[in-house]
Amino acid sequence: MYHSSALPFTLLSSFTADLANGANQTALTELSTTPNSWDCSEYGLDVNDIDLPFLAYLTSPDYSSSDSDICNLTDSTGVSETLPQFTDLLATVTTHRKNLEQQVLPDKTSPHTSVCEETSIQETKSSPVTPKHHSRRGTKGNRTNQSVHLWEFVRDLLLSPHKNQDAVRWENRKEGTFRVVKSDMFAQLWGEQKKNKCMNYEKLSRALRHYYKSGILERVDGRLTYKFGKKAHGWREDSPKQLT
DNA sequence: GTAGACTTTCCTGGTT
DNA sequence: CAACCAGGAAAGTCTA
Repeated sequence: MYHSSALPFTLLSSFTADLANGANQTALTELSTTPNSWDCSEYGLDVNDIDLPFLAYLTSPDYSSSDSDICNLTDSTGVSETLPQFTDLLATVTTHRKNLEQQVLPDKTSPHTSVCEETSIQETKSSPVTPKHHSRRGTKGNRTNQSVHLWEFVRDLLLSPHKNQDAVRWENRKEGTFRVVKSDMFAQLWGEQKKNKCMNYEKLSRALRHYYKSGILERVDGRLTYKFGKKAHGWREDSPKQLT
């Protein structure tokens, strides 16, 4: 019922801490039997809190751990500009869930096969009509698990050490500089996020470099070192919701 | 249907 | 020599 990877970071950090201390466990258990009826103030959350629908959903019988993609909605940039009402967001979640069922369920019925796996590679190699790069492109699949942007993924890794596995760490938190400590691990974590077994640091770093142009990241001296740019948000210590 | 954003993948050349 | 950096190019998916 309580699937840690499905939770938005802001809730994840606070609730996992509480759960680790044994706090709120009873309350969460009770919540699971009375979906969406709990008192948000008990957790210090506002009724318009962006995370509420997700927690309500996650604590409802409708939720299954395989729906972890649902958390991606909270990671969209600019989502906090105007917070919709709880019911509206809940409707959004419901709609998103239906979309997930339509888009993801077919994949659930058959084993996941990566285009990087040998069989696919061999097939594409042997096919004369295969378009250029077909064997290595088009791996994004459905977007349900893609809504998390790379920079947001990196940010959340930095902000949640328990998921980090020491792959990246802050170099200077105030300046927003961070360093990739274990490039292989870093790429592996991103690959797991994207369900892409072919991810490596070369590709990951290329994706990061794309952010220079958009201002999400800034160039800094030093190998394996990056810096959040003006367009990146939610990484500062003084951003209470990790969103601005 | 289309454009733009985002990401992946490959490549070449340079640097550490 | 390996690992990393920089950036062009192309292509796929998703969203508006």
